[in-house]
Amino acid sequence: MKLATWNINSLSVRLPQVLDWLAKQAQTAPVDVLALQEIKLSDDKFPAQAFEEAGYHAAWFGQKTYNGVALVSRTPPFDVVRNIPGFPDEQARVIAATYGAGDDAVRVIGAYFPNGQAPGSDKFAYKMRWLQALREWLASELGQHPRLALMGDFNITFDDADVWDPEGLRETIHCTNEERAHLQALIALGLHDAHRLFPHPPKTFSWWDYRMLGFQKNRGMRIDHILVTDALKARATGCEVDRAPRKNPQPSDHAPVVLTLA
DNA sequence: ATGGCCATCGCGGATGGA
Repeated sequence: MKLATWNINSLSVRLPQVLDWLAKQAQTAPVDVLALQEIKLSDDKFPAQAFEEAGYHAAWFGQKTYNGVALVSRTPPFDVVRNIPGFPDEQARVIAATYGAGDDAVRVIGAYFPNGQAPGSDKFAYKMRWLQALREWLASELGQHPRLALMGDFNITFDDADVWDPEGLRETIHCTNEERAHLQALIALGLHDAHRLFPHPPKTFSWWDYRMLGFQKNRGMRIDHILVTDALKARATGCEVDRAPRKNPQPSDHAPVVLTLA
């Protein structure tokens, strides 16, 4: 089984890249659930038919111009939840669904965490409120779903190993202790960073700034994560960032992350 | 040293991203 997450920074621009990537993945093993972020589409513009023709189901939660998330899957989604229950939000950032049934059921939460702009800003305060609400809801989801994966663009680094210039970016957005404490609080609910279950070269990142030849110089951060429960950790066989799509013409600034499970 | 890109809306240039 394969789970993947990719911030594609506009699905209208990069739908062909997503379909190509899914087809390429399928040459080894097909992706079972792909979480997309920043689709930047209203619900009526979602290309459901294109995914259907490629053999995938989809559940989506769109928004015009900004944000927007989707789950693309080989089997149909059940019990779909949009955004965080009990946390009214104008911004479309979360979609959850269950795949399979009974002892095989896997709960997937796809999320586009707020950017936060800068510590001290209104957007940072919103990010903190959002993280608190996510944690409270996640606790109840974990009570119901032993096999659960939370994946998406977290807009938070775990620690300095996830940052190309940890000293220069100390306490800047994505790298503050306050954000990292929230991320650890999610982990403390009983989740594991799938990436860190396996060895990786130093400076393995998932996002690179479009400017300053960021990708070519590997000036990036690891802010796209897949978090799994004990039951899924036990089945995990690999977790990789696929840098290939970042080399496409007109790439997203993020690369997909893929978790493979037995 | 600074900011250097990209998408959106909409048709210039502001806003947001990270």
